[in-house]
Amino acid sequence: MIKNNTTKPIHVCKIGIVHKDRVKSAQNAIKNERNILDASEIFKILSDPTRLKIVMALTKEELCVRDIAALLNLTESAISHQLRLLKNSRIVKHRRDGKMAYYTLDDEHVENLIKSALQHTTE
Amino acid sequence: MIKNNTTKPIHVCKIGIVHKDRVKSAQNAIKNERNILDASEIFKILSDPTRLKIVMALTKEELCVRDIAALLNLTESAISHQLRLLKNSRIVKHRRDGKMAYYTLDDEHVENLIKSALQHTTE
DNA sequence: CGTTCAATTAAACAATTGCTCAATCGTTAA
DNA sequence: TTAACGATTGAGCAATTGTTTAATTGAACG
Repeated sequence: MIKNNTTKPIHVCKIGIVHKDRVKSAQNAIKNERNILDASEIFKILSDPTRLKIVMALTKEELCVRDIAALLNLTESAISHQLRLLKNSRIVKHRRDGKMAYYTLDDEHVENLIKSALQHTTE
Repeated sequence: MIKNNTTKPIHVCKIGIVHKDRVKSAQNAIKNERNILDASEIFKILSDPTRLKIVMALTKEELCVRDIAALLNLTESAISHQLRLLKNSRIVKHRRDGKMAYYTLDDEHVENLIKSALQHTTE
């Protein structure tokens, strides 16, 4: 079999496309590489349970590093490292007051994103 | 300063909670450990660009392993590995037809999840 | 049967990740 | 100034991840 524009399998070469038209159509869905990389970056940030807990906690309260450390039973250092990542992704922002740093959410979309994910798990 | 139920800082011990009431309130947001772990698992699956592209491609077309490999310019083996993870997470399902395996989405929620993420990136 | 082809799997590897420990920074109070 | 404290940073590490290569499975067909 050679040359084909339908959904029937074609076999062009040793390692090639089987369904040419389908692949062409699918390419449209992934043509914007930049957006895909950005989206996967957000997913990666929320994929760590510690970070996800931090974000969920901050949906309820403004907290300092020590509070979060106590809440999650981790060292301040560990929390600080994660907060930096969250800050770099603009998911979290902070405010200084004397010696303390108070963290809050910086992105209202994230809450919806988490809600959507929870919906998937409890279907 | 000792003992306090307001939002004023308290300092109980060397490594302890600063804002007792806030932490207590935040605990409510993360009390369901199981759900959080499940949600982070979904995020992790979608956090890899290759997997995310596979999912997005499958929102448009039913594809075989070879098609996806050609689409993403990766080996069939690499794709097969990722498809297994996606299958384990019930994001993707497959149908056998002769020698070929055709993959489609198994979860309608995932599309919304991705849309939400893209929304964050393009704000 | 034996061959071919699509898909899967196993082993191995470099690269990345999340944490701990120790050192340091910046601010407050003595 | 000095000391104390909350927060941040860097180095190092065990564990995990995504890919490749090679071997294997399973179905179709001469």
